[in-house]
This record gives sequence, C-alpha cells and structure tokens, in this order.
Amino acid sequence: MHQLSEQEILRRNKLEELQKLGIEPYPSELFDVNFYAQEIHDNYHPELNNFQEVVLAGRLMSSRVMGKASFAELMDSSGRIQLYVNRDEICPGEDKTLYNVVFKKLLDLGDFIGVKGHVFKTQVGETSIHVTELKLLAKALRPLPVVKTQKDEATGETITYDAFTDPEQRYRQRYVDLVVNPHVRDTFVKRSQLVQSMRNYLNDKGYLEVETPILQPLYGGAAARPFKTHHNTLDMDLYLRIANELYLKRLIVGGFDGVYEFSKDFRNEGMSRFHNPEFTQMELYVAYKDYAWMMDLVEEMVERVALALHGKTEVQVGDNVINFQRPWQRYTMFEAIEKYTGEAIGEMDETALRATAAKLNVHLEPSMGKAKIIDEIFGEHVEGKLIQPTFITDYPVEMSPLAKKHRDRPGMVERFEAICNGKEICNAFSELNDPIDQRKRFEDQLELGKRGDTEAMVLDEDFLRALEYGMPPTAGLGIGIDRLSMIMTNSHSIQDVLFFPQMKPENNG
RNA sequence: GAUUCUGUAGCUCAGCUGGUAGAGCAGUACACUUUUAAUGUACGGGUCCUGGGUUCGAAUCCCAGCGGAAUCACCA
Repeated sequence: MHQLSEQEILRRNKLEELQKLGIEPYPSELFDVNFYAQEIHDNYHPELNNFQEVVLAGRLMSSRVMGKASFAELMDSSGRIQLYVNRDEICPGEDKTLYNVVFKKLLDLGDFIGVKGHVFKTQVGETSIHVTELKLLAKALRPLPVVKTQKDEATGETITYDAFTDPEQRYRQRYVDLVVNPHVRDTFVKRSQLVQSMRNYLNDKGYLEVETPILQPLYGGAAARPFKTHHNTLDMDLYLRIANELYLKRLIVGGFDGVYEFSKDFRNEGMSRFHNPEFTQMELYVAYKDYAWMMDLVEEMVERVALALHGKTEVQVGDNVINFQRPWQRYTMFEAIEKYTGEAIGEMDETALRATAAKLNVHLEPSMGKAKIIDEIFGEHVEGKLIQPTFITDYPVEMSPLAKKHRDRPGMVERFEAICNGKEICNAFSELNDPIDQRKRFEDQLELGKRGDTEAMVLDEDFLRALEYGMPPTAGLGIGIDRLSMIMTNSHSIQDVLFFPQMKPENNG
C-alpha cells in the first residue's frame, strides 16, 4: 500500500472515532431516497410549499460551518443542492454530539451521507434542504480534488477554480474525474444516449440486435493487425475480433433480414487521439438492400442522433459548426480527389498514379497497390478538408475485398464512407455475395500479404462456405461509435469518450 | 518510433544565473444560527517522478530511464 498522507491518516482516525461513537461508517441497510437534487431545483416553488418531506443521498461536497448552523452541499447523480444543518434541529435533545462532533469534526468532503428534511429558499434565494436527520452512508478515506465554482453576477457564467485537469490523473482515476468534473459526466451520458438513440432507431425498423464471437479462430472483416491469444483447453490460438462483418453476414445467410451489433473490436496498432486499441463499432446488415439505400439510412439515423442529443441538427465541434441535416453532400472518390487536388486520376494506371502521388507529396511504400495509392492521396489531400458530413462513394475494388463490384463502373465497388470533421465515421457497401468472386478477392489479399502488407486479409473458408449456400443481396454498414461520440460531444481526443482509455502501468520503474 | 512540452503538498500552480521548499484551495484548532470561492486568527503538511553525474552545495545544470500530453509517423 502507498504511504498515507497526512489527510488520509486523519480520515482513518476519524473512521475509528465514528466507530467508537457506535456509528457504522459503512452501513448495510438500504437508504430510500425519494427525490433527486435536480428535480427539486426544477420543481420547487415556495408558494406551493411542496417538497416538505424529502430524502436524498449523495456526497458531501462542501461545508460552511457557522457555529450552531451550517451550510453544506450534497451532490447526487443529478447534481448539487445546498443543505442547511441546524444544531438544535438535528440534535433536539441535550446530546449535541451528532452536530458538534459527527457533522462538524468527523465528516469529510467526499463522504456519502443521507439526509431527510424539507425544502426552502434561503434569504439569498438558494433552494436548500433544511435538514432534520442526517446519516453517514459511506466514509471516504481519500480527499477528492477540491474544485470550486462561482457564478459571475455580470455575465451569469460559472467560473471554476482549481479545476482537476491533469490528463494522466483524469484518465487513470476516471472515478475522481467523474465526481469533480460535471462536463465529463455529461459527455458519457451523451455517449450512452447516442447508443440508445441508434438502438431505438434500428429496433423501430425491426432489426435484430445480436452478439457474435469476440474470440475468433480467424480474424476478418477489416484490414488491421489483430491481438492474438491462446485457449488452453483447446490448445489453439485465437484472435480478438477486428470487426464483426463476416459473422453478421453468416446470420444473413441464416435467414435474418436485418441484424446489428454494437461491438468492442480490437486492433493491435498505433494509438493516437483517434485510436484506442479497443474501440466500439456498430455494424448493421440488411438483406435485399444496396449501398444507396444505406446512405439514406445513415443520414436519417445520424441526424436523429444529433436531434436526440442536442435538440437540433447543428453541433459545435472545435471551431466548426457541423450540420447533420439531410441530405449530405455526396462525391465519388475520384470526384473528391479532383475537387481538392485538381488531378483526374480515374483512368490512371499504377505508374501514372505513383507519379501523381509524388507530385502531390504523398509518401508511398513499394508494397502499396493501386488502390492503396489512391487511398493515400485521398487521406492526405481530401479527408481532412471534409468538415460537413459528406459521403464518399465508389472505391477501387482492390481496397474493398468484401464489397460488391459496381453495377456500372468497372474496377469500382459499391461502397461509401461518411466523412465528418475530417475523419471517417462510417464505412458501408453493397455486400459481395458472389462466392466465386469473394474467393478470388481473398486470394488477391493473400498476394498483398506476400508483398508485405501486414494488414491484408486472411482467407476464411467457413465464411466462403456460408456464401456458397447463398446470401441475398445485402447492404452492410460499420459506424464508429467512438468517433461519432467525439463529434457529438465536441471531444478532442478518443480518451475523452472512453471511460478507461488504454494507459501504460503507473509504476513501471 | 521521432520531435516538442511536461512531472514540486490531497488539488491547481510558483520557485530567476545552483545557496535551508512557497502560495491559494483543501486539512487541523478556536470563534461564528441564512452562508455560498463564507469569514477571522493560529497551526500542521514534501521521496521536488526514479537513478546516476557535475559541484562545497542540485527542485534548479548534465546523462539515462519511467509516466503523461501535443504534433508527426503508423492506423481506410
């Protein structure tokens, strides 16, 4: 255990003092709350004389003792409310221990307490709880960071003092971050609402939420390096999934018309403010549809998410206001590249593409095929400039081994990505359901692998077997929940939308 | 992996060209029955990230390491 600080020792001593007074610092019995701070703030009116018997519980976040009466702040899951604690009211008899010793001396900021009382407004108009009973519910042995706020009378803005800001501590001790930084809590509530709003949308359409394996004997469905693990009893290597695509398509083969899954996927690659080794996607597959239909769905679903979270389609992200109102801009990949670089690359062969890339200062590796070069040009010169939600359609076949060939553009597939704030937020195709073509595409991937592409896909015989039994024409979608959450909550880093982002161990020498 | 910044009290931070470790909040004690960054007085609290080196003397300078952030690389 770590060396205890002065304040931690004091709190442990107080714990013993409480026990000596016969007060259990961690009582077992339930404490029935009947109201939350926020609903009192929203609905209390002195003239109605409502909220005259309230029971609340939460953390003690501040206290101002003024002799025989005190003000304190209680924070529950909905917010904060002021408490008024009067010695002679919580200690009606001769024994003033509960006020003089327990409340004034032995309670600390951060302790969980329960209170009963009635609501009133103080002379300065602050809605408060006049406490008649007070009970310790759980003692906190470590001091929380002390964050104070003050309302600026002139502007009405809240000024925060000594905010808990050290990113390392905030990520390592997210529980502390959540307690003292209300905006952090709000971000995660919004993330949850985002997922809920998508789920509601998909359920309303009658699609089935499913679960598919995270531990897979072969990884597939995306171009990425996997995490590898081992099952002892079977004595076999397994991979943590990098995508769910191939399993969800097996379910379409099995006869479901629409299946979706919110899934943690794992990619053993670099970390950045847009990348965490484990991240969340929602994948959706709908039978008898195509990618054009899926574009409409994405627009509608994401517009609905924005409305659910913000009540409007405009969302402030950094310096930009992003408007998710339908319809979104649509470009083919070649159109977009031409628009932003002036280069018409549609008819170029690999040699010409390499020359163009060089002209545009795009760095290439010898292992890159034609499709990868196009992708590099797009990534370097176009993607970052697409701030408003934009669909990019019709990708080269080589970089989309699971997408169906374009119905009338040779060499292309029916695929789109939605780009927003300069980053991809989703990827979708008319799914390849021709088993012979799919086998050939896998074989082409194996070739890329031999050229040194560590992210080339592996051939999945069982998946091909499923396709050979017949998969209906299907539209598929993968949408990055972390990326979308970042945009919807105006978060600069993926770490701000993950409760517990990946970190190196604290004590490593 | 590269570059830059960064690590000092529970929290937020200051600490100059090297000379006994500082502030505010938090804490402790006392006072105070409508305060709200409550107030007043007094007091306590440190492995200055770790390990070397230079020096009479290192939080400070040098080297190495560890953690974190940003940008880049990588990553559809």
